[in-house]
Amino acid sequence: MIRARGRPVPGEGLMREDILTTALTLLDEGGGQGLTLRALAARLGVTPMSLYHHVGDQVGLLRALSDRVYAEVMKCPKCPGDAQAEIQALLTRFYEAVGHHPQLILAIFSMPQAFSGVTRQITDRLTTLLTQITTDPIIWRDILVDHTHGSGLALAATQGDRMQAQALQARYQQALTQLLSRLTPSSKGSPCS
Amino acid sequence: MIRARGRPVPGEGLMREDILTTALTLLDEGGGQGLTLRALAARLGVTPMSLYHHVGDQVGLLRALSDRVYAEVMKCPKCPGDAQAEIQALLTRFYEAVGHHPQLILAIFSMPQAFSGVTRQITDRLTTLLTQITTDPIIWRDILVDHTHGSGLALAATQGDRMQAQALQARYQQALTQLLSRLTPSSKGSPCS
DNA sequence: ACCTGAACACCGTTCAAGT
DNA sequence: ACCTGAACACCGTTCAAGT
Repeated sequence: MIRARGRPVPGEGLMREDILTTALTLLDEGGGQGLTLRALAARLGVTPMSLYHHVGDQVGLLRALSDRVYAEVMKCPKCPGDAQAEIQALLTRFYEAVGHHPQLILAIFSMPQAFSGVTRQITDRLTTLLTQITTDPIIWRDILVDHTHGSGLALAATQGDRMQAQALQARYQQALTQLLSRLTPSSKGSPCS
Repeated sequence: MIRARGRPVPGEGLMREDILTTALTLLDEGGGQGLTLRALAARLGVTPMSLYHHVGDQVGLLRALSDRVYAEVMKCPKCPGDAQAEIQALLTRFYEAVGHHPQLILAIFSMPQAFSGVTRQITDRLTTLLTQITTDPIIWRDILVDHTHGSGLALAATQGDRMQAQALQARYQQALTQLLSRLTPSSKGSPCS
């Protein structure tokens, strides 16, 4: 698509949401090396520098993508009174979000300034929940978060092999259940979502 | 250092080990973006294409680095009869190796073809050991490997902050102990190294 | 406010040529 | 066998200029 020069009419210009959507497409298609500012601009029919007005530089773009992709994780049912169920739901959603764009978590780790506010919110919520069911909330937060990150990166390393990715996803669920059952041996019931 | 043209006298040419050592220096200095074939060649006083004769392309370089850095992990005491102690020693050594060059594990993940044979040997050995002490060796291998990878990447994300890195390393030890004690509740004794 | 072209300082990799 | 220069097709980012 070729755009007119000069000031665009409102809503017709290069919109932030368009940029992010196209960026995610590029990330999923190109196996990690595919998302560059220049390729993104080309796909949008725009010069690379145009992007700087909407998302800033590379870090800004990644941070915006992180916010958008992981935002839904926090829209998790609250399960009052059943902390373990909420932890399981929270981590499952996070892992699902990671799995939907496996290259994103890798891109973020290779540019740690891009860790967004949302990722902090997730770990904070997790810590709060863990405080209710264990005397070592920090250690278990580390275990659960690092394990989820590691599993997510394993997913990215499959490089689009659907079969392999599916096997890894099934194993993550088993591992999570195993871990949570070890956390509170006297557990009962399942996640409430 | 300026090198003579033409065929070098034996031992004086550009040696593989020199390349790998300098590459690790660049990786540690440059915070991850520092290791490029061109920068590496410049540091060695050589043209970029010269490297292709010794380590191949980027994947070849990373694979060679992976082999070199993680090779020592397998030189682990064998602890016959005490699988849990050997697991703890093996993972501790792996995490230490990762922590010595935190950017390497990140670089490898962003180029999964670079996973070297040594990393496979480590997970294989781990699986064998787990078979001796749990009925779910695959799940626990996933948990332990992914957790170690995730922790290693968290280390890379500190970007040279020594204080923070030290705190993470201490927490990894606690987490590992916690996990292994949950694996076999009836455990006794400590690692034999 | 938003988009542009030109420029700068980089990349990995291939190829044909030198010794 | 090993190293070279030149070339190709890329990068991110800054700057000054257009509307």
